[in-house]
Amino acid sequence: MSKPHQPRKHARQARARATQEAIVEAAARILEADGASALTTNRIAERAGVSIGSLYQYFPDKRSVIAQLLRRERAALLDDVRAASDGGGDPFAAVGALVDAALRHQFARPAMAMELERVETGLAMDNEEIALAAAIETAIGNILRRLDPQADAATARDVVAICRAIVNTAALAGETDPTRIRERVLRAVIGYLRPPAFSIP
Amino acid sequence: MSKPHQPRKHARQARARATQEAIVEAAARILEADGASALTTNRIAERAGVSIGSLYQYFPDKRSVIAQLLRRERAALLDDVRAASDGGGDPFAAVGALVDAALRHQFARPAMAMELERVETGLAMDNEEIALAAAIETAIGNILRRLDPQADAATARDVVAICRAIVNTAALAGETDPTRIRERVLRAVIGYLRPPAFSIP
DNA sequence: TGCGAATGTGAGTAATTGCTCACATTTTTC
DNA sequence: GAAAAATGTGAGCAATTACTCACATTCGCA
Repeated sequence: MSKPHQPRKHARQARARATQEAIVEAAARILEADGASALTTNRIAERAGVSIGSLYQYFPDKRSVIAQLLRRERAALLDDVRAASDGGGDPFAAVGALVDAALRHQFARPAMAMELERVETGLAMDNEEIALAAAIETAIGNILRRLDPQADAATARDVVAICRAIVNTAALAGETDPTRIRERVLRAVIGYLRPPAFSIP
Repeated sequence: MSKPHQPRKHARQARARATQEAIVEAAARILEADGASALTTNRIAERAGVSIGSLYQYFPDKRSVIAQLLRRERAALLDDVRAASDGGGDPFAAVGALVDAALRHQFARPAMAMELERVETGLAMDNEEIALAAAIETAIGNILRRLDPQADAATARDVVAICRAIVNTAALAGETDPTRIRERVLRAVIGYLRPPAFSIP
């Protein structure tokens, strides 16, 4: 009873790492251009310029390809959010930087971000994904508490949801001006937090 | 060249109408309980207690089943929103009623609403669906303009998006208290609109 | 009661999908 | 440079899917 096919857990050569990344990016591009329903394993391999067999050397199944793409995107967001958190002392500026990070993340490739969200729902989160989500929530919470000391986990979740919702809706409606969207997102978030130091002119 | 199979466009007997409704409700229940990936035509028919052949007598294809469910839900929302619009003269109360309508609509069967949204993205809207969406947008715009005379289509879209986002996020996180969610949604919407008459105590 | 129309049935089909495996090619190692 | 390890290949399989069709059952109505 020999195992004829032991998928590579770790890529040891640079070539293999390039293949792995090409596969993940191919998935991203398919989501972006053709949507979640077009995301088949054979299509991913074709778009990545590799054979279907190669795909299954580095990913045990389809969902792990999506999971890796999700990790890639979330890790980038976490970096961005932490950078915003390290900014100056002004709480309003910090929230502004947070919204900028969210907007960059969601609006850089809006169709991809939206389709990825759609696909994500059907996926159970693995431990790494849970840790990443928790870290993002914590980092955002730290920023929000500068404006509203009572901000909790639900507050952080709501803020993320508001950012996503407005950006996605705008992208769907064909809006292309980030400045205008930024203004609306910021208005919603600040309004939602309703900080004591904030008053209407 | 005879057509061996002419799908019924209109149900002429009550029995047929019941079958049609059972099919749509079966789709709703599958979405609610098992998610979009479980929504197969055979499963819909089974859950509805009819044969797969009967399903295809009243619906030309799978997407039209989903489209009908979508119409059912949207029409109910439109009624609710219009009722909110007909309410008293207080603009704040009107927006509150609007949020209530949205919350009822989204929170009555949260999982179903979410999965239906997921499925919707992959569907092109037909003319009836477009008209329904436009009517909802108009009705919401009418309410919002009482608070903010400059509210336009983008404003209405954003408000709907904010409502959905917060409710969905809350439902995903396992929240069950509508009052608490309502308070947050209202805060976000009012804050987003930032009406002149509104000031922080 | 009987007849045509309306409604209901479900095994079967063609297409698609995730995935495997026996094998070829390239790189590393000695 | 040769063996071994790592990487790459793609035809094809098993499972699933949306959908069809030849036929059975029930209803409306004389």
